[in-house]
Amino acid sequence: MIIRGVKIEDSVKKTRIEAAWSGQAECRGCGIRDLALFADLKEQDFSLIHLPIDEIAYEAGAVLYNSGDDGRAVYTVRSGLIKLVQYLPDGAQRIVRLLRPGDTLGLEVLVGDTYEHTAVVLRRALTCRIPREVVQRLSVETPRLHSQLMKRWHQSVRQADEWLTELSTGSARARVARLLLSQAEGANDQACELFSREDVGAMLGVTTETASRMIAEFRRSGVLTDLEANRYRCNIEELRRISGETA
Amino acid sequence: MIIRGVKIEDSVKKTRIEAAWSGQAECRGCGIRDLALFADLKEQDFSLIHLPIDEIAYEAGAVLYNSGDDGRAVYTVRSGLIKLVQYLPDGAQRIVRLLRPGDTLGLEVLVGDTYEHTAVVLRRALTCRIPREVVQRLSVETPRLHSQLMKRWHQSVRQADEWLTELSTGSARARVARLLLSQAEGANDQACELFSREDVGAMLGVTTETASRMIAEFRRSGVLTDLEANRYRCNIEELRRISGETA
DNA sequence: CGACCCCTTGAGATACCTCAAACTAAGTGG
DNA sequence: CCACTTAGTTTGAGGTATCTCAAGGGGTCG
Repeated sequence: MIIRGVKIEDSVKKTRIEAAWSGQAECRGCGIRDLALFADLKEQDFSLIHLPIDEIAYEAGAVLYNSGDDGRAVYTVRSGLIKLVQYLPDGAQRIVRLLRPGDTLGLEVLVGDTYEHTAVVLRRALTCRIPREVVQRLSVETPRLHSQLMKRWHQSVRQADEWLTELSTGSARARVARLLLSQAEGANDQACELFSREDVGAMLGVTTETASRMIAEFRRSGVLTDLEANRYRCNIEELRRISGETA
Repeated sequence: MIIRGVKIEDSVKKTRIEAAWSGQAECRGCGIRDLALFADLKEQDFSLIHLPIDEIAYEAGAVLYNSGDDGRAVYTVRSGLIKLVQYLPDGAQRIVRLLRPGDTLGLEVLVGDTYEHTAVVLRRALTCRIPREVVQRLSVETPRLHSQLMKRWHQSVRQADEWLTELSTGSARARVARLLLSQAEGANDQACELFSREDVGAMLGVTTETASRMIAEFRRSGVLTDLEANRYRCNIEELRRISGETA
């Protein structure tokens, strides 16, 4: 909506600028608006946006926010891929959700004051940072946002439940297969981009080595065929079969 | 609000009447209203309730609704304990959440048309069945319900995430310990009521036998002391230690 | 080129699963 | 009232999937 200053944040890694103000967040003409939080807004509603909405680009590895941080904004994903991480008491990490274009993250700040996960960019992403006051104001003024909000919450719950039943249940083989399937179904062809083995492990609740072994095994058996680094063409049929294997 | 006809539903088991209309759902004077969905409603809001709200009592084992059922109502739990079950493609079941007094279930029907879980009563429960039209109407008319709804959604997401990180991560020992802790913290003393071993297994993503073994082991080692059938006094200190054990 | 990071692979340990049997508690019916 | 069922829990023994620890290989970047 309104242009705003540059945002720089650095991640754990060395690389310096991983997040930067990117372009004008012009919600009305947004290319993915039908996907996004403001999908149903009408012309008149936009006048209620009284605070700037920043459009921010992040490089892989960048951190949008940390668990426990004071939360002042929700984010809409325009492009790229973001992981939500939760840290266990013993320091291990578990990835609880992935966010794709159209998804919203940080909704918890509409109810509480802090973020409840750490949000890390997996693949270079473009996001819109919406001050929570904007959402709060809109959501009381117009039932249209209201209903979108409910859909977002619902979506989060559904994804969380699926994550548990599909990616955290059954053998490691089956879990990896299901992860691949869930990745593949987004893509047009059977191409499927994967993540670091460590991330795969953290998503499935298995060790890095096990994740690596399963993927290596799939490649050897021809279920996966290399395309580029970490991109494979997958035999959907076979993956379906494997994902249904007992235990 | 308004008294309504008797409701009878039977479960898989033999017992006949497991659910029955129970009493007058008089929301204004509800004993647990400060906990419930209508917590923030003001006097004027109640006039917007145009459909009857039934108060229904269920015996253990009763089913509130099945996954895929047409959904026309959300439920508030007044007392007792309810599990949300999701069935896996291979027929196995996984328990994804537990609902206690004050919790709301079936929120998904405010967004979609069907229930997404099977809701089964674990301990005899009293619920209020609120037609979704009532919630939908109130939620556009008053920001007070609106905000409660958001809290409910948020609560569901948080519980789902905790379920994943605490009850589906780490060794079976640690998982059982965490389950016991989560049960104990509700109780005043260190008493803690457990579930069938099968349910414990379905909550933690382990087999019935493993669940049984862990609990039996805790009893032998004195971490748990028998009180009555399936009720134990637990050594919180020890459980904390075990729940943090690596691997 | 060397340093570093990540992926892969190996070998041994072990936690968990599977199958099966014994045990318990609570009905059910003679 | 006592045998007899029935359902759930416990326990055992053996197999196996996954973890752990450790080393080797292939990129990338300075």
